[in-house]
Amino acid sequence: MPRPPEFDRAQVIDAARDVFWEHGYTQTSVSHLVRATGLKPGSLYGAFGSKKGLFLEVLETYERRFIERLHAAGRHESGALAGFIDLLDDVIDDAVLGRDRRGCLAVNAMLEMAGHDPDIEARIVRHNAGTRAAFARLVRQAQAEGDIDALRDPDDVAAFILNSVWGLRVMCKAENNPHMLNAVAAGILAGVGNRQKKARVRVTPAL
Amino acid sequence: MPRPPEFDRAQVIDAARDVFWEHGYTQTSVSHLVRATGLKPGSLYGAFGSKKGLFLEVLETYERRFIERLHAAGRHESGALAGFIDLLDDVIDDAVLGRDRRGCLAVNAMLEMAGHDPDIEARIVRHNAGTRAAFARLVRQAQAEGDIDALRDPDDVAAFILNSVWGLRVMCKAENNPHMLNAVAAGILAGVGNRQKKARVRVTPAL
DNA sequence: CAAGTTCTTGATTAATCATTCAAAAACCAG
DNA sequence: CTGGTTTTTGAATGATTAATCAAGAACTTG
Repeated sequence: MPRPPEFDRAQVIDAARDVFWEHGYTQTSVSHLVRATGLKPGSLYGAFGSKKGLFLEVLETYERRFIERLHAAGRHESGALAGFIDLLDDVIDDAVLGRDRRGCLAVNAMLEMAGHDPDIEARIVRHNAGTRAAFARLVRQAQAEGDIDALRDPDDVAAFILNSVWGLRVMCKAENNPHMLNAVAAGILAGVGNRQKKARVRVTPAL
Repeated sequence: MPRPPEFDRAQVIDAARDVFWEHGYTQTSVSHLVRATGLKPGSLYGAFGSKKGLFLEVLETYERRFIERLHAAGRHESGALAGFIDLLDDVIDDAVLGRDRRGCLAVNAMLEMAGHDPDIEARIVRHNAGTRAAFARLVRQAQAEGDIDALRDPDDVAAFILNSVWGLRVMCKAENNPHMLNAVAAGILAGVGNRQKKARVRVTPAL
Protein backbone atom coordinates (compact mmCIF):
# COMPACT_ATOMS: atom_id res chain seq x y z
CA MET A 1 0.00 0.00 0.00
CA PRO A 2 2.62 2.61 0.94
CA ARG A 3 4.52 4.62 -1.55
CA PRO A 4 8.16 3.41 -1.62
CA PRO A 5 10.97 5.95 -1.20
CA GLU A 6 12.60 7.13 -4.40
CA PHE A 7 16.14 7.45 -3.02
CA ASP A 8 18.81 4.85 -2.29
CA ARG A 9 19.51 5.05 1.42
CA ALA A 10 23.14 3.90 1.15
CA GLN A 11 23.79 6.47 -1.55
CA VAL A 12 22.33 9.25 0.59
CA ILE A 13 24.50 8.18 3.52
CA ASP A 14 27.61 8.25 1.36
CA ALA A 15 26.82 11.71 0.01
CA ALA A 16 26.14 12.98 3.53
CA ARG A 17 29.36 11.39 4.78
CA ASP A 18 31.41 13.38 2.29
CA VAL A 19 29.85 16.64 3.42
CA PHE A 20 30.30 15.86 7.11
CA TRP A 21 33.85 14.72 6.45
CA GLU A 22 34.72 17.85 4.55
CA HIS A 23 33.15 20.40 6.86
CA GLY A 24 32.73 18.72 10.24
CA TYR A 25 29.47 18.16 12.03
CA THR A 26 28.66 21.65 13.27
CA GLN A 27 29.74 23.43 10.13
CA THR A 28 27.62 21.16 7.96
CA SER A 29 24.22 22.79 7.50
CA VAL A 30 21.05 20.99 6.59
CA SER A 31 20.80 22.98 3.39
CA HIS A 32 24.28 21.66 2.60
CA LEU A 33 23.00 18.14 3.08
CA VAL A 34 19.91 18.90 1.02
CA ARG A 35 22.12 20.04 -1.85
CA ALA A 36 24.49 17.06 -1.61
CA THR A 37 21.90 14.33 -1.19
CA GLY A 38 19.23 15.71 -3.49
CA LEU A 39 16.63 15.09 -0.80
CA LYS A 40 14.40 17.93 0.35
CA PRO A 41 14.38 18.76 4.08
CA GLY A 42 11.11 16.97 4.67
CA SER A 43 12.39 13.75 3.12
CA LEU A 44 15.64 13.92 5.04
CA TYR A 45 13.83 14.34 8.33
CA GLY A 46 11.34 11.67 7.41
CA ALA A 47 14.13 9.18 6.72
CA PHE A 48 16.66 10.03 9.45
CA GLY A 49 14.77 12.00 12.08
CA SER A 50 17.35 14.73 12.47
CA LYS A 51 20.72 15.97 11.36
CA LYS A 52 22.23 14.01 14.22
CA GLY A 53 20.35 10.85 13.27
CA LEU A 54 21.83 11.02 9.81
CA PHE A 55 25.30 11.64 11.20
CA LEU A 56 25.06 8.64 13.51
CA GLU A 57 24.21 6.41 10.56
CA VAL A 58 27.13 7.88 8.64
CA LEU A 59 29.46 7.09 11.53
CA GLU A 60 28.15 3.55 11.76
CA THR A 61 28.83 2.89 8.09
CA TYR A 62 32.25 4.49 8.35
CA GLU A 63 33.24 2.34 11.30
CA ARG A 64 32.10 -0.87 9.62
CA ARG A 65 34.20 -0.14 6.55
CA PHE A 66 37.29 0.85 8.51
CA ILE A 67 37.26 -2.30 10.57
CA GLU A 68 36.70 -4.37 7.45
CA ARG A 69 39.80 -2.77 6.03
CA LEU A 70 41.80 -3.81 9.07
CA HIS A 71 40.64 -7.36 8.66
CA ALA A 72 41.64 -7.20 5.01
CA ALA A 73 45.13 -6.16 6.14
CA GLY A 74 45.32 -9.48 7.98
CA ARG A 75 44.78 -11.30 4.69
CA HIS A 76 47.85 -9.67 3.10
CA GLU A 77 49.90 -12.24 1.23
CA SER A 78 53.11 -11.31 3.09
CA GLY A 79 51.50 -11.43 6.52
CA ALA A 80 49.67 -9.20 8.94
CA LEU A 81 52.62 -6.89 9.62
CA ALA A 82 53.00 -6.28 5.90
CA GLY A 83 49.30 -5.50 5.74
CA PHE A 84 49.67 -3.01 8.56
CA ILE A 85 52.66 -1.37 6.88
CA ASP A 86 50.63 -1.07 3.70
CA LEU A 87 47.96 0.71 5.67
CA LEU A 88 50.48 3.18 7.09
CA ASP A 89 51.79 3.76 3.58
CA ASP A 90 48.34 4.48 2.26
CA VAL A 91 47.67 7.03 4.97
CA ILE A 92 50.99 8.73 4.26
CA ASP A 93 50.54 8.63 0.50
CA ASP A 94 47.14 10.24 0.82
CA ALA A 95 48.64 13.00 2.92
CA VAL A 96 51.70 13.60 0.76
CA LEU A 97 49.77 13.64 -2.48
CA GLY A 98 47.17 15.94 -0.97
CA ARG A 99 44.60 13.32 -1.79
CA ASP A 100 43.18 13.40 1.67
CA ARG A 101 43.24 16.48 3.84
CA ARG A 102 40.10 15.47 5.64
CA GLY A 103 41.76 13.28 8.24
CA CYS A 104 39.70 10.59 9.90
CA LEU A 105 35.98 11.20 10.16
CA ALA A 106 35.78 9.45 13.52
CA VAL A 107 38.73 11.31 15.02
CA ASN A 108 37.35 14.61 13.77
CA ALA A 109 33.98 13.83 15.28
CA MET A 110 35.60 12.72 18.51
CA LEU A 111 37.43 15.99 18.98
CA GLU A 112 34.49 18.06 17.88
CA MET A 113 31.68 16.40 19.77
CA ALA A 114 32.98 14.24 22.65
CA GLY A 115 31.86 15.84 25.88
CA HIS A 116 29.09 17.77 24.18
CA ASP A 117 26.80 15.20 22.61
CA PRO A 118 26.49 11.93 24.57
CA ASP A 119 24.99 10.02 21.64
CA ILE A 120 27.85 10.85 19.31
CA GLU A 121 30.39 10.28 22.07
CA ALA A 122 28.94 6.83 22.79
CA ARG A 123 29.25 5.86 19.15
CA ILE A 124 32.83 7.11 18.99
CA VAL A 125 33.81 5.19 22.10
CA ARG A 126 32.41 2.06 20.48
CA HIS A 127 34.35 2.83 17.33
CA ASN A 128 37.53 3.17 19.36
CA ALA A 129 36.97 -0.12 21.11
CA GLY A 130 36.16 -1.93 17.88
CA THR A 131 39.20 -0.53 16.13
CA ARG A 132 41.49 -1.45 18.98
CA ALA A 133 40.15 -4.97 18.97
CA ALA A 134 40.77 -5.23 15.24
CA PHE A 135 44.34 -4.01 15.70
CA ALA A 136 44.85 -6.51 18.51
CA ARG A 137 43.73 -9.29 16.20
CA LEU A 138 46.24 -8.09 13.63
CA VAL A 139 48.99 -8.03 16.26
CA ARG A 140 48.26 -11.56 17.44
CA GLN A 141 48.45 -12.76 13.87
CA ALA A 142 51.77 -10.97 13.31
CA GLN A 143 53.07 -12.55 16.51
CA ALA A 144 52.05 -15.98 15.29
CA GLU A 145 53.87 -15.23 12.05
CA GLY A 146 57.01 -14.25 14.00
CA ASP A 147 57.03 -10.62 12.94
CA ILE A 148 56.23 -9.13 16.35
CA ASP A 149 57.75 -10.16 19.67
CA ALA A 150 55.38 -12.80 21.06
CA LEU A 151 56.10 -11.80 24.65
CA ARG A 152 54.36 -8.45 24.33
CA ASP A 153 50.72 -8.06 25.30
CA PRO A 154 48.80 -7.74 22.01
CA ASP A 155 46.28 -5.37 23.59
CA ASP A 156 49.08 -3.07 24.73
CA VAL A 157 50.60 -3.03 21.28
CA ALA A 158 47.17 -2.39 19.78
CA ALA A 159 46.66 0.57 22.09
CA PHE A 160 49.96 2.04 20.95
CA ILE A 161 49.06 1.47 17.31
CA LEU A 162 45.66 3.07 17.75
CA ASN A 163 47.32 6.08 19.32
CA SER A 164 49.87 6.31 16.54
CA VAL A 165 47.39 6.03 13.73
CA TRP A 166 45.12 8.64 15.29
CA GLY A 167 48.18 10.89 15.58
CA LEU A 168 49.05 10.28 11.96
CA ARG A 169 45.55 11.18 10.88
CA VAL A 170 45.88 14.44 12.82
CA MET A 171 49.33 15.14 11.44
CA CYS A 172 48.19 14.69 7.88
CA LYS A 173 45.82 17.62 8.23
CA ALA A 174 48.71 20.04 8.42
CA GLU A 175 51.78 18.24 7.09
CA ASN A 176 52.71 16.83 3.70
CA ASN A 177 56.46 16.42 4.08
CA PRO A 178 57.16 12.83 2.98
CA HIS A 179 60.45 12.55 4.86
CA MET A 180 58.85 13.63 8.09
CA LEU A 181 55.84 11.37 7.74
CA ASN A 182 58.07 8.41 6.95
CA ALA A 183 60.13 9.18 10.02
CA VAL A 184 56.93 8.98 12.00
CA ALA A 185 56.07 5.64 10.43
CA ALA A 186 59.53 4.30 11.25
CA GLY A 187 59.05 5.32 14.86
CA ILE A 188 55.71 3.57 14.95
CA LEU A 189 57.25 0.32 13.67
CA ALA A 190 59.98 0.59 16.29
CA GLY A 191 57.35 1.07 18.98
CA VAL A 192 55.40 -1.94 17.73
CA GLY A 193 58.50 -4.03 18.24
CA ASN A 194 59.00 -5.00 14.64
CA ARG A 195 61.24 -8.09 14.46
CA GLN A 196 61.14 -8.29 10.70
CA LYS A 197 64.24 -6.17 10.06
CA LYS A 198 63.66 -5.74 6.37
CA ALA A 199 60.19 -4.29 6.89
CA ARG A 200 60.32 -0.60 6.07
CA VAL A 201 57.75 1.86 4.94
CA ARG A 202 58.37 2.78 1.34
CA VAL A 203 59.55 6.29 0.68
CA THR A 204 56.89 8.05 -1.32
CA PRO A 205 58.30 9.93 -4.31
CA ALA A 206 57.64 13.67 -3.96
CA LEU A 207 54.64 13.55 -6.30
CA MET B 1 44.02 62.15 25.85
CA PRO B 2 42.32 58.84 25.07
CA ARG B 3 40.28 56.92 27.55
CA PRO B 4 42.18 53.80 28.63
CA PRO B 5 40.46 50.42 28.37
CA GLU B 6 38.97 49.11 31.58
CA PHE B 7 39.75 45.43 30.93
CA ASP B 8 42.98 43.45 31.23
CA ARG B 9 43.76 42.12 27.76
CA ALA B 10 45.58 39.02 28.99
CA GLN B 11 42.70 38.18 31.29
CA VAL B 12 40.19 38.49 28.46
CA ILE B 13 42.31 36.21 26.28
CA ASP B 14 42.48 33.60 29.01
CA ALA B 15 38.73 33.68 29.55
CA ALA B 16 38.12 33.41 25.81
CA ARG B 17 40.61 30.55 25.58
CA ASP B 18 38.64 28.52 28.09
CA VAL B 19 35.44 28.96 26.12
CA PHE B 20 37.08 28.11 22.80
CA TRP B 21 38.82 25.15 24.40
CA GLU B 22 35.60 23.83 25.89
CA HIS B 23 33.32 24.27 22.90
CA GLY B 24 35.55 24.54 19.84
CA TYR B 25 35.76 27.50 17.51
CA THR B 26 32.51 27.15 15.56
CA GLN B 27 30.37 26.19 18.52
CA THR B 28 31.60 29.16 20.51
CA SER B 29 29.21 32.06 19.95
CA VAL B 30 30.02 35.69 20.42
CA SER B 31 27.38 35.93 23.13
CA HIS B 32 29.24 33.10 24.86
CA LEU B 33 32.40 35.15 24.70
CA VAL B 34 30.55 38.23 25.90
CA ARG B 35 29.35 36.33 28.95
CA ALA B 36 32.75 34.79 29.71
CA THR B 37 34.87 37.90 29.23
CA GLY B 38 32.43 40.45 30.62
CA LEU B 39 33.05 42.65 27.59
CA LYS B 40 30.10 43.84 25.51
CA PRO B 41 30.13 43.01 21.79
CA GLY B 42 31.22 46.52 20.84
CA SER B 43 34.22 46.40 23.15
CA LEU B 44 35.22 42.92 21.97
CA TYR B 45 35.13 43.97 18.34
CA GLY B 46 36.91 47.21 19.15
CA ALA B 47 39.74 45.31 20.81
CA PHE B 48 40.07 42.23 18.58
CA GLY B 49 38.36 43.06 15.31
CA SER B 50 36.42 39.83 15.02
CA LYS B 51 35.75 36.49 16.62
CA LYS B 52 38.58 35.08 14.54
CA GLY B 53 40.97 37.85 15.56
CA LEU B 54 40.38 36.98 19.18
CA PHE B 55 40.85 33.28 18.48
CA LEU B 56 44.16 33.90 16.72
CA GLU B 57 45.44 35.79 19.74
CA VAL B 58 44.28 32.95 21.97
CA LEU B 59 46.18 30.44 19.82
CA GLU B 60 49.30 32.58 19.90
CA THR B 61 49.30 32.72 23.69
CA TYR B 62 48.58 29.00 23.90
CA GLU B 63 51.49 28.14 21.63
CA ARG B 64 53.92 30.32 23.54
CA ARG B 65 53.04 28.66 26.82
CA PHE B 66 53.19 25.12 25.43
CA ILE B 67 56.64 25.63 23.96
CA GLU B 68 57.82 27.22 27.18
CA ARG B 69 56.68 24.09 28.97
CA LEU B 70 58.76 21.95 26.62
CA HIS B 71 61.80 24.07 27.35
CA ALA B 72 61.11 23.66 31.05
CA ALA B 73 61.15 19.89 30.54
CA GLY B 74 64.75 20.29 29.35
CA ARG B 75 65.64 21.81 32.69
CA HIS B 76 64.47 18.72 34.62
CA GLU B 77 66.99 17.74 37.28
CA SER B 78 67.21 14.14 36.00
CA GLY B 79 67.70 15.13 32.39
CA ALA B 80 65.67 15.90 29.29
CA LEU B 81 64.26 12.39 28.86
CA ALA B 82 62.98 12.46 32.43
CA GLY B 83 61.38 15.80 31.69
CA PHE B 84 59.68 14.34 28.65
CA ILE B 85 58.43 11.35 30.61
CA ASP B 86 57.03 13.73 33.20
CA LEU B 87 55.15 15.47 30.45
CA LEU B 88 53.65 12.20 29.21
CA ASP B 89 52.67 11.36 32.76
CA ASP B 90 50.93 14.68 33.19
CA VAL B 91 48.91 14.21 30.03
CA ILE B 92 47.89 10.72 31.13
CA ASP B 93 47.09 11.80 34.67
CA ASP B 94 44.86 14.56 33.39
CA ALA B 95 43.01 12.06 31.22
CA VAL B 96 42.67 9.36 33.86
CA LEU B 97 41.52 11.71 36.57
CA GLY B 98 39.06 13.34 34.20
CA ARG B 99 40.79 16.61 34.87
CA ASP B 100 41.14 17.38 31.19
CA ARG B 101 38.66 16.18 28.63
CA ARG B 102 39.32 19.15 26.39
CA GLY B 103 42.32 17.70 24.59
CA CYS B 104 44.80 20.07 23.00
CA LEU B 105 43.42 23.41 21.87
CA ALA B 106 45.78 23.49 18.88
CA VAL B 107 44.96 19.96 17.74
CA ASN B 108 41.26 20.61 18.12
CA ALA B 109 41.56 23.77 16.06
CA MET B 110 43.69 21.98 13.47
CA LEU B 111 41.08 19.30 12.89
CA GLU B 112 38.21 21.76 12.97
CA MET B 113 39.59 24.54 10.82
CA ALA B 114 42.54 23.39 8.70
CA GLY B 115 41.44 23.49 5.08
CA HIS B 116 38.63 25.91 5.81
CA ASP B 117 40.24 29.02 7.24
CA PRO B 118 43.70 29.82 5.84
CA ASP B 119 44.56 32.25 8.65
CA ILE B 120 43.89 29.71 11.36
CA GLU B 121 45.59 26.97 9.35
CA ALA B 122 48.71 29.11 8.92
CA ARG B 123 48.92 29.69 12.64
CA ILE B 124 48.49 25.98 13.35
CA VAL B 125 51.22 25.04 10.89
CA ARG B 126 53.52 27.46 12.68
CA HIS B 127 52.54 25.94 15.98
CA ASN B 128 53.37 22.47 14.66
CA ALA B 129 56.75 23.57 13.39
CA GLY B 130 57.60 25.36 16.63
CA THR B 131 56.57 22.41 18.73
CA ARG B 132 58.55 19.98 16.61
CA ALA B 133 61.62 22.18 16.93
CA ALA B 134 61.20 22.28 20.69
CA PHE B 135 60.95 18.49 20.80
CA ALA B 136 64.04 18.19 18.61
CA ARG B 137 65.94 20.37 21.07
CA LEU B 138 64.82 18.08 23.87
CA VAL B 139 65.93 15.02 21.90
CA ARG B 140 69.39 16.45 21.19
CA GLN B 141 69.82 17.17 24.85
CA ALA B 142 68.73 13.64 25.80
CA GLN B 143 71.21 12.29 23.25
CA ALA B 144 73.99 14.37 24.78
CA GLU B 145 72.99 12.98 28.15
CA GLY B 146 73.20 9.44 26.79
CA ASP B 147 69.51 8.63 27.21
CA ILE B 148 68.65 8.42 23.51
CA ASP B 149 70.65 6.68 20.80
CA ALA B 150 72.94 9.41 19.39
CA LEU B 151 72.88 7.88 15.91
CA ARG B 152 69.24 8.70 15.31
CA ASP B 153 68.25 11.91 13.56
CA PRO B 154 66.83 14.19 16.27
CA ASP B 155 64.35 15.70 13.83
CA ASP B 156 63.02 12.26 12.95
CA VAL B 157 62.61 11.35 16.58
CA ALA B 158 60.92 14.70 17.20
CA ALA B 159 58.46 14.04 14.38
CA PHE B 160 57.57 10.71 15.94
CA ILE B 161 57.15 12.31 19.35
CA LEU B 162 54.94 15.04 17.95
CA ASN B 163 52.79 12.42 16.28
CA SER B 164 52.54 10.39 19.47
CA VAL B 165 51.67 13.30 21.70
CA TRP B 166 49.00 14.52 19.29
CA GLY B 167 47.61 10.98 19.30
CA LEU B 168 47.62 10.91 23.06
CA ARG B 169 45.75 14.18 23.19
CA VAL B 170 43.14 12.69 20.88
CA MET B 171 42.94 9.46 22.82
CA CYS B 172 42.36 11.27 26.08
CA LYS B 173 39.12 12.69 24.76
CA ALA B 174 37.49 9.28 24.81
CA GLU B 175 39.63 7.04 27.03
CA ASN B 176 40.45 7.07 30.70
CA ASN B 177 41.75 3.54 31.20
CA PRO B 178 45.10 3.98 32.99
CA HIS B 179 46.50 0.63 31.90
CA MET B 180 45.81 1.34 28.26
CA LEU B 181 47.21 4.85 28.36
CA ASN B 182 50.35 3.62 30.08
CA ALA B 183 50.74 0.97 27.42
CA VAL B 184 50.64 3.75 24.88
CA ALA B 185 53.28 5.69 26.76
CA ALA B 186 55.49 2.60 26.93
CA GLY B 187 55.19 2.20 23.16
CA ILE B 188 56.13 5.83 22.67
CA LEU B 189 59.29 5.42 24.76
CA ALA B 190 60.20 2.32 22.76
CA GLY B 191 59.74 4.25 19.53
CA VAL B 192 61.88 7.09 20.82
CA GLY B 193 64.67 4.59 21.34
CA ASN B 194 64.96 5.00 25.05
CA ARG B 195 68.37 3.69 26.22
CA GLN B 196 67.73 4.44 29.84
CA LYS B 197 66.31 1.05 30.75
CA LYS B 198 64.99 2.06 34.10
CA ALA B 199 62.93 4.90 32.63
CA ARG B 200 59.29 3.96 32.82
CA VAL B 201 56.13 5.92 33.01
CA ARG B 202 54.64 5.69 36.44
CA VAL B 203 51.45 3.73 36.75
CA THR B 204 48.77 6.11 37.82
CA PRO B 205 46.67 4.75 40.68
CA ALA B 206 43.05 4.34 39.60
CA LEU B 207 41.99 7.64 41.14
C1' DC C 1 38.07 72.92 34.37
C1' DA C 2 37.51 72.09 29.41
C1' DA C 3 38.46 69.91 25.02
C1' DG C 4 39.49 65.92 22.66
C1' DT C 5 39.69 61.20 22.10
C1' DT C 6 38.53 56.53 23.08
C1' DC C 7 35.75 53.23 25.45
C1' DT C 8 31.38 51.26 26.80
C1' DT C 9 26.77 50.11 26.12
C1' DG C 10 22.95 47.42 24.32
C1' DA C 11 19.70 47.53 20.84
C1' DT C 12 19.77 46.32 16.01
C1' DT C 13 20.99 44.22 11.63
C1' DA C 14 20.60 40.78 8.05
C1' DA C 15 21.80 36.25 7.41
C1' DT C 16 21.64 31.57 8.54
C1' DC C 17 20.39 27.81 11.49
C1' DA C 18 17.64 23.15 12.33
C1' DT C 19 13.20 21.84 12.00
C1' DT C 20 8.11 21.57 10.83
C1' DC C 21 4.02 21.35 8.15
C1' DA C 22 0.27 21.14 4.96
C1' DA C 23 -0.68 20.14 0.45
C1' DA C 24 0.15 17.52 -3.71
C1' DA C 25 1.94 13.39 -5.88
C1' DA C 26 2.87 8.47 -6.21
C1' DC C 27 2.48 3.91 -5.21
C1' DC C 28 0.14 -0.76 -4.03
C1' DA C 29 -3.44 -3.90 -2.40
C1' DG C 30 -8.02 -5.07 -3.29
C1' DC D 1 -10.03 1.89 -10.80
C1' DT D 2 -10.19 3.22 -6.00
C1' DG D 3 -8.97 3.87 -1.16
C1' DG D 4 -5.38 4.09 1.98
C1' DT D 5 -0.85 5.11 3.09
C1' DT D 6 3.63 7.29 2.52
C1' DT D 7 6.75 10.27 0.15
C1' DT D 8 7.85 14.51 -1.83
C1' DT D 9 7.81 19.27 -2.01
C1' DG D 10 9.07 23.97 -0.79
C1' DA D 11 7.63 27.58 1.90
C1' DA D 12 7.52 29.03 6.64
C1' DT D 13 8.97 28.73 11.59
C1' DG D 14 11.38 30.94 15.45
C1' DA D 15 15.80 30.80 17.29
C1' DT D 16 20.54 32.05 16.90
C1' DT D 17 24.38 33.77 14.42
C1' DA D 18 28.46 37.38 13.72
C1' DA D 19 28.86 41.96 13.39
C1' DT D 20 27.45 47.09 13.53
C1' DC D 21 26.28 51.53 15.20
C1' DA D 22 24.94 55.72 17.48
C1' DA D 23 24.78 57.62 21.87
C1' DG D 24 26.55 58.47 26.29
C1' DA D 25 30.38 57.85 29.69
C1' DA D 26 35.15 58.29 31.21
C1' DC D 27 39.76 59.42 31.14
C1' DT D 28 44.03 62.44 29.95
C1' DT D 29 46.19 66.34 28.46
C1' DG D 30 46.61 71.17 28.28
